[in-house]
Amino acid sequence: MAEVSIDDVAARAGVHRSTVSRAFSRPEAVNAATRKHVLEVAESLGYRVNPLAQALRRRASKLVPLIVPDITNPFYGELARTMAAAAADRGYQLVLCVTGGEVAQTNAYLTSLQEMYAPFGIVAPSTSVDLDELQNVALGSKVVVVDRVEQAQVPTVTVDSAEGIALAVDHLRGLGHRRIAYVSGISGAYTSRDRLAAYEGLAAELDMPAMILDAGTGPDVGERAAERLVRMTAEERPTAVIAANDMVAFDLISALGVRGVSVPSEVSVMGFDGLEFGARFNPRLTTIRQPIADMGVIAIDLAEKLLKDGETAHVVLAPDLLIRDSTAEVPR
Amino acid sequence: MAEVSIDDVAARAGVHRSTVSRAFSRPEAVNAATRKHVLEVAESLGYRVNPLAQALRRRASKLVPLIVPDITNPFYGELARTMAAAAADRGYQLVLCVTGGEVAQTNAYLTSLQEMYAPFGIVAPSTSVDLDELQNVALGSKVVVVDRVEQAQVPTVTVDSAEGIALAVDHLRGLGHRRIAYVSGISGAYTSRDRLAAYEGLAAELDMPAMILDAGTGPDVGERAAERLVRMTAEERPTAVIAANDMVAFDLISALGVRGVSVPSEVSVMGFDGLEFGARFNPRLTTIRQPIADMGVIAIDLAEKLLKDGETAHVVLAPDLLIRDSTAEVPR
DNA sequence: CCGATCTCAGCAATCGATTGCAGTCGCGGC
DNA sequence: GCCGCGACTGCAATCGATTGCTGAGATCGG
Repeated sequence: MAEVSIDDVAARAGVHRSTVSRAFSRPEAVNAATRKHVLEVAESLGYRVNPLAQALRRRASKLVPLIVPDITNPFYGELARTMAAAAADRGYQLVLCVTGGEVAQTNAYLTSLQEMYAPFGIVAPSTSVDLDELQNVALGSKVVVVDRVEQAQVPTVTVDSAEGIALAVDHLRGLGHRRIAYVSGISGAYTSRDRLAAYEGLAAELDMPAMILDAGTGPDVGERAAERLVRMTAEERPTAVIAANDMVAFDLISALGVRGVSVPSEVSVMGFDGLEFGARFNPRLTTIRQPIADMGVIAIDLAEKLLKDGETAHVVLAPDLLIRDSTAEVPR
Repeated sequence: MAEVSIDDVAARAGVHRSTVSRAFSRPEAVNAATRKHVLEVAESLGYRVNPLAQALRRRASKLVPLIVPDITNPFYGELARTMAAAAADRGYQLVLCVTGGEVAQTNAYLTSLQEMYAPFGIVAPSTSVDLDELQNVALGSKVVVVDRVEQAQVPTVTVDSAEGIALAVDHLRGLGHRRIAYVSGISGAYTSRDRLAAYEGLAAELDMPAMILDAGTGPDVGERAAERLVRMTAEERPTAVIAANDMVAFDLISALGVRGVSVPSEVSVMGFDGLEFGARFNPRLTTIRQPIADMGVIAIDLAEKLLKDGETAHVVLAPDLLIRDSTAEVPR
């Protein structure tokens, strides 16, 4: 188990260590036969290049921070999983950074990882991350942002909110719903805002009343929205609710349950995210699915493109409709 | 933004770089006045020691792998969060490694991080991790295991299954339940097994029939258990079910819902884990809470103790009962 | 006043790689 | 036969720290 270094390989193969180095990192710069020999010797000794030494010299490591506000939220969990896989595919090692939504934490992580020569970072911003501020931070210019909507000087990958909301409204109207409310809130406030705008736009367009049950933030959006809903008279009460994201939908359904309102028989509820967990909720959640897996690999791609060409692209993905059991025909 | 190195500080402070180094890492070895001066200069230049260079020289970095089978599962999410915080407190940086339950992945991550001179690792084993095999892997001896029950040559931190199950059964019996079934399964198979044993033991002791609805693994335990339950006659059907963990409970409740069985009015269901998400489920889940936050800091403590004294402790924590809405008095 | 002891800071080797520069060797052209 | 050129490879500096060893002063006792 003694660690074998490049010099060991060099000695054993009868070449200089620079040749060993080149055999690994610049194959074309070394004679094919020599290279083969070196590689064999390395293999037989169980040599592997030391990532720290390499990073120190090259001033570029393989560590990539993924910055999320809350890993407990399955949305970020799924994001982390696909991201980790995509990163590993390209030889990177994901470093998880949980900020708890604090921008100071985000900055701290970013600088800390820059000190480890991280080539770039991925950030899934919480409410308060100010992108402009991001620019001033170490590594700030080499960052790709996921699930954030505003155009910025950094690459982004998001899902088309308008399309998603349209899908949701279509689905509900197809079931006969005409009074369709909306609940905003919690994580991903920027996305929430964007989705809210889409909802309002669509409502106007379809000449449908826009009912915002709650647009606050914090952990009890569901509670407040449910409370508000049960207080309404039968005529004004919506027959369906679209939640800004799946977590809010879960929250809402739970809070409605506490108040004796059952979903979907009395109210239909839709989410937005397409979390796998939705299939295990009670009732199984109808939702707009974001292609989270794609977001992972695309984010890494964007980052590499940014490094190579300095190109700052904004990718917008299309969501799709996932019909499960939390929506039903309008009761009458 | 030019990176400032130890030599810059040395030059500016008029001392040798070794003095600067000592000012940071061995305060007692340098004159107080000199040290103060050096630190001030360092501060004014914005100097921070380069973690890579330090790790390379010391052969010990601050990177700590946390190995989990599935970060999508909120249990591991919560674990990761507390672990990240505990690690950060002590100057470590958590590296998230998601294995998908494959032992080869676990080993790959462990060796990969050992190459980065990780001082130790934390593993939350999935079903198939074989601890003995762990021993043969790089870093294998410097690992602490979380949420795993068997005694081993590595430190562990777990929760007392027997006590948890006893709490659950007590609670249910207090509500009048006499036919209390159990569903095993999914993640943390070792824990599941342990909890199952506790259930069986307690059933025997209380002279209560032991009904195992399902003891399989895989993603559809809930489905199978629900199916089995609805097929039972009214006399044999349990009035309450204890699930091996919260995720199974969610799954089960959802599957029961699909089959028209409502919780808790027809059957009470309890979980085991105490996930925060349980408070947002429908109905809000009654469960046995594990002190996950404690597990995080204890795991890090154990790891440090292992490094210093070679001491291999096994910590067993006490769970507690968290009553919410998924359990009710036995219907009659 | 001298030597022993102690404290502190400098020197230089080292961790494990990368890379610009220079040198070697074979070969073809004139 | 000499020179230039191309293809390799070796040399040594470098990335940014740590640390054993050495030596310079200061302190102290006799």
